[in-house]
Order: sequence, then structure tokens, then C-alpha cells
Amino acid sequence: MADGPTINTIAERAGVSIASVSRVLNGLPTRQETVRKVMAAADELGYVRNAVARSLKSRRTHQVAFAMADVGNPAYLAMLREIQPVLKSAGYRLVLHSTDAVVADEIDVLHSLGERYVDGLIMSPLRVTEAHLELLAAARAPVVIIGSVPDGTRVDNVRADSGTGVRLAIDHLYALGRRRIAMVNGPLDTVPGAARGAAYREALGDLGLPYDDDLVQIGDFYRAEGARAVAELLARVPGVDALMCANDLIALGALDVLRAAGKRVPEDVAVVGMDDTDLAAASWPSLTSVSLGSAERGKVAAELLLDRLRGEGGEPRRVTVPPHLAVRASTSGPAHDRTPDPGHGDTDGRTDRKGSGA
Amino acid sequence: MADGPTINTIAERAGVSIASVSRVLNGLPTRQETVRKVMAAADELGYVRNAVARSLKSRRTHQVAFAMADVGNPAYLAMLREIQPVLKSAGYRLVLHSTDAVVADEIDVLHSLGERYVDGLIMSPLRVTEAHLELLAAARAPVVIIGSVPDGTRVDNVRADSGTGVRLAIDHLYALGRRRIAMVNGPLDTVPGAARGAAYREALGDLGLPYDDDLVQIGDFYRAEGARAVAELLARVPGVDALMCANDLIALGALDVLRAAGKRVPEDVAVVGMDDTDLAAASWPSLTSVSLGSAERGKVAAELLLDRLRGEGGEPRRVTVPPHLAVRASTSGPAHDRTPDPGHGDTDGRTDRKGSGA
DNA sequence: CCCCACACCGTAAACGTTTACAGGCAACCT
DNA sequence: AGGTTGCCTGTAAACGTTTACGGTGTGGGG
Repeated sequence: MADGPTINTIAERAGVSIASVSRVLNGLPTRQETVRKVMAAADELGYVRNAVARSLKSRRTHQVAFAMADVGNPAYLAMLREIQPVLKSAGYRLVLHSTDAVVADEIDVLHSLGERYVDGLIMSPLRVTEAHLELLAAARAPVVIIGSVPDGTRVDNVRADSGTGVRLAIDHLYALGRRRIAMVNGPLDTVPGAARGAAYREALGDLGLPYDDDLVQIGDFYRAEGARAVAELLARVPGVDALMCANDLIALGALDVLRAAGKRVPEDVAVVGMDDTDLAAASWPSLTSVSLGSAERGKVAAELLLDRLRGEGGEPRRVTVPPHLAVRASTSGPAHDRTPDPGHGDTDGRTDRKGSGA
Repeated sequence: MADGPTINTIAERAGVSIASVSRVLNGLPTRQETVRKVMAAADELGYVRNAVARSLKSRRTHQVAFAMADVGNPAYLAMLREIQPVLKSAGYRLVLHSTDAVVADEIDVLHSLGERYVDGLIMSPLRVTEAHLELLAAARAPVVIIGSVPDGTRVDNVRADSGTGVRLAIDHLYALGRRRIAMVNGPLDTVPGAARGAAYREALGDLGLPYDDDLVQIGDFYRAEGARAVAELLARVPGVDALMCANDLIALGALDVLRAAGKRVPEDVAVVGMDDTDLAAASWPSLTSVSLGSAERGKVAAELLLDRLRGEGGEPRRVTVPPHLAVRASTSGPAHDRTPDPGHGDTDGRTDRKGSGA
């Protein structure tokens, strides 16, 4: 296999200096004859520029890292799917870090920025610890955080608004005439759990509905736990007419239990999920779900980072992506898929993906 | 922000040569006193090794690329989820290429191997063209292909076996007493479409069932097209008692239509999907599906590549990952989720993922 | 005819590491 | 005491680029 040709090999073969070769390859002004000779030599040798050497000299790797907890999580996946093309079209490669929700791994990623193998980083941390903040402050490359970050942290930041999301859903249910709206939440010591629980309470208040502890059931963010929680809830409050679920998996569990209990969805009980994953469109009945704009957040984050990489300075920017409601059969009757908000309504397109397996 | 400390900065501060610094940092035998001084200096300066310079000298980047058509496709996603941890624990970073099913992009990726920004590549191409083969033969780094490749191609190769997969499903349906088993396929000019169609015909033959053109319906690999195809099929052959669908999306479309037609699943019509995506476990009734072992293929591919990176030579290896059947409610009655093949039975665990949206 | 301007090119340094080689020094043996 | 051994360390080259700088040759103007 030998050792690939370098700029030196070309120089020899073309009878010019390596400086000329470099100039030609970079399109700097050069005599026509020289260009011809160099190009010919490069073609014959099948030369490809060594990216590592180039990076060393130019201090640019044209790589960007994206770090999140788990590729399998549809929220992160949606981000990834938007980030990738944005970076690609700007000439950057994407280095993927899956941190398995381990804080130490996230710290590692931040620390490894110092190795300078990427020009920038997009990170969506689970929680932001002191260690995160310290490393962020000292980061040797631009960083964009997807998720919430303490006020005053000097870092570009793109966040969701699950509080408003919950409110959208509750308003929707209220508009449909539902008055006994229950909340099936995940653990309250998680950031999303706490935020969604608080928003539920507030939204009820604003609508003049009483807050009733009996209507709140805590489980976990999984399907089986969601089912269990809803079963308990139904036993306690048989007359409930709507379920606000803290994510889509819980909502799927709710559908299971309601079906088993002989309740019709949405006629007897309306169900709303959250995150608007592709499971929502695939389930039966299809699930109305609050989209927190993961895709949009990914895209914005990538664009913020590219701005920094282009050298734009200035104060850290903060963008909040508004949630929206993807209305489907589980609240609005038997019609199949309706998305009243065409501005973001690519929701259902997502099931249109090929599942071949070559 | 200044310019980060280098090995030179440390050498100065510790009063030793850069060679000694390098030795200490790499754990080569060194006097205790020197180690102490160097470590102290490095700590105080917050030194982090420059990965680019290191790669240039050592000709190792500790990066591996994975190229596939689309991260959103659950089959590729499953691969990615297995590849990532295997590479990570071996100390490699993952560079992700999404080629959007554009052949030119795949060629680009292969070509860019010459830039030496990665030590190896795992690629799952849609089709393998002449250009692919040429570049593979000349590749300057080890490559593992996930998918089929012409016999005699000198490249490590991991493939699925969708033919056997179809047969598993047909046998299963036959064992349940079904005799009018229809096939709902995607276009026959695609690789998976052709293979699955042929396998269907063969499997019927082996079971002594007649092949009947009326029982075959061609659509496309999407939910809506699947629904349309099944509607036609039902109109033509009302007595069909089982549907073999060429992927999960088609099967979801089938469920929609059967429900609308008042047919019970599985009592009246049993339904089998293919690819065993997480949609299969989420749907109602949950969907029996043929897993083509995407996750397993990803894992095996990563391991083959690591072997090469460790310097193992030898003939190109070919591994075929056996398919298996994830049996669920859409064929085996009302009981919820049963996977009779515990050897691969992590199927349902996949829905147990958190869908938070910080 | 001389000089200057200009276009082009080559030499060499630099980016931040790793590593072959050789020098220095202490300890040990004879 | 002199020689040998072995450990530790420093010098310098190398990895493959980019680029500042100065040199050469040509053409044109005075």
C-alpha cells in the first residue's frame, strides 16, 4: 500500500517546490504552466490532502462535536437530524458523543475540548453542575448549550419551554369542554417533572379550575410506569375526562389502560402526550402531543455555533424555542391526523421514513 | 484566553526538556523527581494534549467514521447505538456521516478517507456501485461494509438475511393455522423488495401452499402506501387470514385499514411487520415483527473494524447475522408482549427510554 | 543602457507532538 | 583507579502542511 503521496511527492514529480504545490492546491495566484504541472502530478498520484497536518498548521479542524445523553432518545435524535445537515453544508464534520447520562462523561467531553480536535461543541446536558460551569467558563472553543443554564452563565444557549407547552395542552383540553383534567407526571425531582407539574397547576388556576391533588399522579417516564400510574388514578377518580401526560411513553401506557378499562379515547377520556415523538403518530388512536421543538432547537444551536465559528463575537445569546401542539385523534375525535399549526406541522412526515434493512 | 500551554511551556516551567515532558505524559520510565516537576507544571498550567499534533506524528487519529443514509431511519439508528459504545470503550471517537442516500456523498466519504482524519470506516451503503468498489479496493484505511457486497470484494462485510426472516414469519403464521397468507411488499426494484418477495414465494412452496398472484400486493415502504395496498388486497381477496408486510410502516398502515374494515387482529387477520422498530412495540395491537438484527450488525461491524485497527491482517471476513422473530399481539392473541427468542430479546426494552425534553 | 517594478517561485520556519540517538553521570566491578 | 554498565536526560529530526520572506527573471520606462 506504500505511504500515500504527500505534497513533497508531487513537488518532486512536477519539478517545483512544495510551496508552489501548496499554492496551486489552495488556488493562490500561480503561473498557468505551474498549475498544469502540479495538477497533472497530483492527479496521477491520486493525491488527497492530509487533514491532520493541515489542521495542525491552520488551527482549524473543521469538526464540531455534539454531545448528548443517548442517541436512542427521540428528542436528541431530532436535534441530531437537524444539526447534521446544517454543519455539513458549512463544511464541518460531526463528532458524536453519547454520554449515557453520566455527568463524568459530560465533563470529559468539555475537558477534551482542550485537545483541539474540534472547533466547537454543541451540548445538551442533563443537569448543569458546578463543574460544568467552571469548564464552560474556561472552554477553549465556542460552546452552545441546548437546555437551561443558570442566569448569567456566559454561554450561548437554546432552551425549550415545557411550561408553556403544558399550558397549550391544558387550554386545548379546556376548549374541548374537558373539566376534570388529570396530570400524569414523572418524578418531581427531575427538571422536566418539576417544570411540567408546576405549569399544570398554574394553567388550571388561570382557567379558573380548582387544583385537586387527587388528579395528580406521579410515576416515571416509561410506558409501564405510566400505565400503572393511570390505573391508580382511574381507580381513585373514575370520572376523569382528560389526561395530560408528561411524555409520550406515559401516554401510550395510558392508552393501554384506558382500552383495558373499556374507556373510549377521546370520547370518554382525552389524552395528550409530550415530546411529539414518532410514536405519537404511530399509536392508535394517534396521540395529540406537545412538541417542545427539539428539531428546531438543534437547528438553532447549530446556527449559533456556526456564527461563533465565523468569528462573530459579542454577548452570549439566548434563544427560547416555543412549543406547539400537534393535535391528533386522541383528543379531537376519530379523524386521523390533524395538525392545526402548519407552521411547524412536519410532525407526521416523520413516519414517512423507509425502514428497509439491506 | 491566550494560547493554551504546550509541551514547551511545561518544559520551561519545570526546567526540563520537551522530550522529558513527553515521556512523563506518556508514562515512559522517568526519574521520580522529574515526573513530579512535570506533573506539577502541567497541573498548574491546565495542560491538555493537542490531539491534532499527536495524530500527525503518531499517524493515528483515534477517530472512526460511520456513514449511512439517514440517522432517522430506525435500522441505522439501531446500528449507531451499538457502534458508539463499542468504539468509545476502545478509545475511539465517532464521526457521523449522513449521506441522504446520495451515492455521490457516499463516494465522497470513501474518498475522504485519504485525508486521514479517521483510522477506519464503517459504511452501510444503499447500493454498491462500481465507483464504490474501486475506492474500496484502494482505500487507505480499513473499511467494514454493513450490507451486501459482490462476491470476491476484498472488504470486511456484515450482512442481514431478510430471506430467512420472511421464512421465519411465514412458518410462524403457518404454525398458527393460517393458510391464506398475503404479502404486502415495497417496490420490486429495490434490493430488500426483491429479496423479500422471492423469499415469500419460496417459503410458501416449502410449506406446500400454492403461490397466488392475487395474494401479493405491491406498494411502497410507507404507512399510507401500505394502507392503500392493503385496502386493495382486501377488496380483491376478502378471505385473507394473514399479512406478511415488508416493513413495520406498511404493517401499521395495514392495522389502520383492518380496523376500519372491522376485522379483528389477530383473530380474523394476523399481521407481521419487518425491521422490528420501536413502532412495532408501541402500536396497538403490538406488532409481531421480523428483526433483521440491525443492532447486532452494528456491533459486529464495530468489532471487526477494531480487530483491523489492532493490526490484525488476514482475509476479509464476512458475517451474516441471523434474523429472528419478535412475536407480539398482532399474531399471537391478546397477550401483550412475548419474545420467544430470549437470545436476542432486548426488543421491548427499547421503548423504555426517557423522553424528557429539558 | 540602466534601473525599477512586478510576477513568480523557492527556502525555511512554524504548528505541537513523538522518538531515535547520543551524552552525562553514578554505581558497580575488577 | 579505570572501565563498564545502565539509567536518565537533552538534542534534533520527523510527521505534512501553510506562509513570510527574499531571490530571480522578465519587461518596460527613462
